[in-house]
Amino acid sequence: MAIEVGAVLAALADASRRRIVTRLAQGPATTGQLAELFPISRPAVSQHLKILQTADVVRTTLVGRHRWHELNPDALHALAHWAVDVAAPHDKAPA
Amino acid sequence: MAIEVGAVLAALADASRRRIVTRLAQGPATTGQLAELFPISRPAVSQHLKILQTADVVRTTLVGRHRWHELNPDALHALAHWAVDVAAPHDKAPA
DNA sequence: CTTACGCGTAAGAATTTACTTACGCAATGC
DNA sequence: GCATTGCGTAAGTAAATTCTTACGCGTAAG
Repeated sequence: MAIEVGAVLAALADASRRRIVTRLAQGPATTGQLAELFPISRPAVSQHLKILQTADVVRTTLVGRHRWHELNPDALHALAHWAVDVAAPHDKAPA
Repeated sequence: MAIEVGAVLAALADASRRRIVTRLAQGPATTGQLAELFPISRPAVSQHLKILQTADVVRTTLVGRHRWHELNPDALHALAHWAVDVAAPHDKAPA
């Protein structure tokens, strides 16, 4: 399944999700670890992670009763590529 | 004033605004011209343009009673740069 | 087996968003 | 001058977003 740039943009439009993403850029973390870092509840983090997963920005693996979340750099590269394409008049790149 | 990546992301998170931006990637247009292209009213386009202007994604110049809108590629480059920075663990780039 | 932990989901409230129609104002044209 | 064009703003609304607390389920530990 190709990455949907629209979904990636929507996922990253929220400041809380951006904080999660920038944290995950430094390495995987569990839901609880993320929740401790920010001033929002754990369910809120869980809901944000669902959106990030749907956009394929974050990927999650279950290990025992923990869920390890890690960044998918491809989503960010796809976003960067899209932005560069739109900025240049080399006509390609729809949304 | 530096470009706020958060504002750029929020501006581009909406599909209608992305259509406006991709249209402007091919050259300037007036508010009315944009409104004719999409299935939304002219005031809606005007409101979207205001958000794009605030994010510095679009710049507008008044010529007589027309307003010519044009893309600011710097905003898209800033977005691309941010995305690449987050994707890579070269630790920099907050949001 | 029973308790504690980690986490997602459900339900609901408070905002925010993306539209609409109605209106008003400045620039052009006659 | 007066009418028309191009456009922004105001006000209202329906739907989506972002939280919260309460709850339930599976895993691990005692």
